[in-house]
Amino acid sequence: MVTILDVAARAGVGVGTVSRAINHSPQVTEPTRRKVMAAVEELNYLPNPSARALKRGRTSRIAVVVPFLTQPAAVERLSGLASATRATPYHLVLFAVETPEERDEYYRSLAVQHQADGVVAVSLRPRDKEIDAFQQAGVPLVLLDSDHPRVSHAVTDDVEGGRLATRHLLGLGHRRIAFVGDLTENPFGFTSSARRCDGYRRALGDAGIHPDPALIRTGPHGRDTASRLTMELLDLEDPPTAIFAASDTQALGVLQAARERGIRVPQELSVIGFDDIEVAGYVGLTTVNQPLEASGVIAGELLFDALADGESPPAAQRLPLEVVPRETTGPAPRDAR
Amino acid sequence: MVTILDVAARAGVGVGTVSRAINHSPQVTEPTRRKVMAAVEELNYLPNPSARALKRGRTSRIAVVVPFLTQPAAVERLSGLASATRATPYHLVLFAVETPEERDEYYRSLAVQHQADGVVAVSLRPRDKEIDAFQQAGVPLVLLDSDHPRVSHAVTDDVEGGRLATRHLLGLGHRRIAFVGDLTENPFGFTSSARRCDGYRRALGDAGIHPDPALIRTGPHGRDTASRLTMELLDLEDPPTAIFAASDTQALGVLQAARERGIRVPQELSVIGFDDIEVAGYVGLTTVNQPLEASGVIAGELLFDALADGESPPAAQRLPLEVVPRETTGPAPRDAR
DNA sequence: GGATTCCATGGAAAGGTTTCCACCACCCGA
DNA sequence: TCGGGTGGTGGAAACCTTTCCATGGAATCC
Repeated sequence: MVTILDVAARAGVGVGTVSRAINHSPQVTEPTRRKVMAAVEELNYLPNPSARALKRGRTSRIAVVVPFLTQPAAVERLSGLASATRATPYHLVLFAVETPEERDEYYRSLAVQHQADGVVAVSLRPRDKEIDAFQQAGVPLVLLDSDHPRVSHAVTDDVEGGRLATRHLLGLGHRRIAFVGDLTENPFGFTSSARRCDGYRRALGDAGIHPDPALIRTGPHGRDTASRLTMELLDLEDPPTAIFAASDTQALGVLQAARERGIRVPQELSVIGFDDIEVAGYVGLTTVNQPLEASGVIAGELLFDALADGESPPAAQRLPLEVVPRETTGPAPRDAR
Repeated sequence: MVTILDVAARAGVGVGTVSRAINHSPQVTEPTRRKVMAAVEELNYLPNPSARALKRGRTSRIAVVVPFLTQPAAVERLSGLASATRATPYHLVLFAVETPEERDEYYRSLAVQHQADGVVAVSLRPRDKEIDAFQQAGVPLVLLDSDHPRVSHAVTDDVEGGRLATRHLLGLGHRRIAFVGDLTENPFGFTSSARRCDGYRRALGDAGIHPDPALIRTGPHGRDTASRLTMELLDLEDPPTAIFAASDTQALGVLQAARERGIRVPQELSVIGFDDIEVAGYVGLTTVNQPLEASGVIAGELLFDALADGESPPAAQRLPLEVVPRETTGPAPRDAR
């Protein structure tokens, strides 16, 4: 391994000068810089990142804590983060969480160890104690798809999104509208589904409809669960004419259940999702669009701001939402009006 | 920041003993270990990864070089890698490449700097010189979705896959079968499309059909390009009755073009893709399945083997392929037989 | 019981970089 | 011509850990 000492010897200068030269310090004369750079080229020298990080106290790494990497929404956000990071000296380190234990462990170790200069947590709301730890350690934290008053975050207004989706269905004449979403109490502390449900309730309330508890079904996230919950809804004595799913993945489960039951969409059942993942376009799913990739970019920028400014107040970025009408929603069936 | 010295002071032992205790060295007595661990708990100590990496000469990091993170296939492979990495001390560092320059830079810096203990390169075939650099640096390299005799790799037999896809179409009675794929010469050195085309030619040859150059269209990867190429094919005087697309993404472009032209699939045009990404199932795309996520796991395991063994000969893992018939392929139109 | 061996432990050195401080040479002004 | 200042450069210290070596005490053996 070639070190800075080798370069110094080769260039006939001291190690300090080499360090200053490669770090673009202004107090190196041009001829000296050229000598150093020549030696760097000849020896194919690159500084050792661990030594650098140790001495500087900065790692040039950003940790991304992301649950369920397989989920399309997670991927699109990650991809946005990646493009925000390119052309910066930062690298992205992936912390894929699949169990609540991993979530806790990562939150702990990332604050205490100086493992990364900053952290972006996707969909995982931190506890107050965890935020304390990050602030004490001076490690900036940015939330993507979850929020907290004390931490910078980029989120959609899920309540508003739930309202938009529900209004879309109401506008089509639907009155028996069901909701399929995640469990309110879940081990990871995801909250978006619950908030979307909130918007759904409010929109119904505004329309003078009392939300029917039997039409609100929740279960662990996933297509299959959503499919099962839909079956339950369709088996009701007075089944819904429309279903609002808290995510596109779940909406796909709803569609699957309808297909299996031979129920025509949208003639007999309207379905609206949330997220507008890539698949939604292909299958013609009506959904609420949120700019997933852009939100990754924004989260990255929030983090860079925090890394630059040091102690700045938390910033909140609200992402725009909009209903994208496609082929899975239509007018309520005649007899149901 | 709490260091090993603080722990040593608190526990009333030397730093060496603390280091041995937290690293599970057998030569620490049980009472001493307990004292140390108590101090570790009380101070909430975690060792500094940079210092550790510097001293040990190992970073506990694995670099993943992956082009076009947005592509579904890349994501599924990455996700497989992530699950192979969990329950190991390794973290995944993402190197997203979007330009040929980035590819070159990453290949260079990862070999020279001790940035990661090992590297998994997705879809990017290294040059001989680059392999030399890795071997000289003692950094194991594993290829995923590309191959090289001197490097461990996990690949599908693309030639065979191309053959399978083409045979499927031949078996349905098609004779004028087109190919839509990537440019053979591309700045990243992707080769899978070209190999799949090879299989296509051979299958046609085996069936006594001379491949018509007009039916082979290539362009930069992407849905839109594929769509455009398909338009060209459909505009031919004697258009194909079936199209084999080198990837599902491209197959979606083919389907899009057919839809825009009002051509019924599969009655008037059969379409088969390659990869079997998640979307394929939703849209009913017939395709060649390759175990994407599993291939990520395998690549991870190959790398772990190399990290453990040191100097072991390169291993090659061939992944199984199989045609998944769905709704976009059907018998050739009568008049075309 | 004394000598020897063994083993747990303490502490210094080393790993490669950055940064601070000291030094030297040069320049400018008097 | 000399002194003071300036600015570029060299090199030591420090960042935090692991590991090696030396030490001392206990245990073992004759």
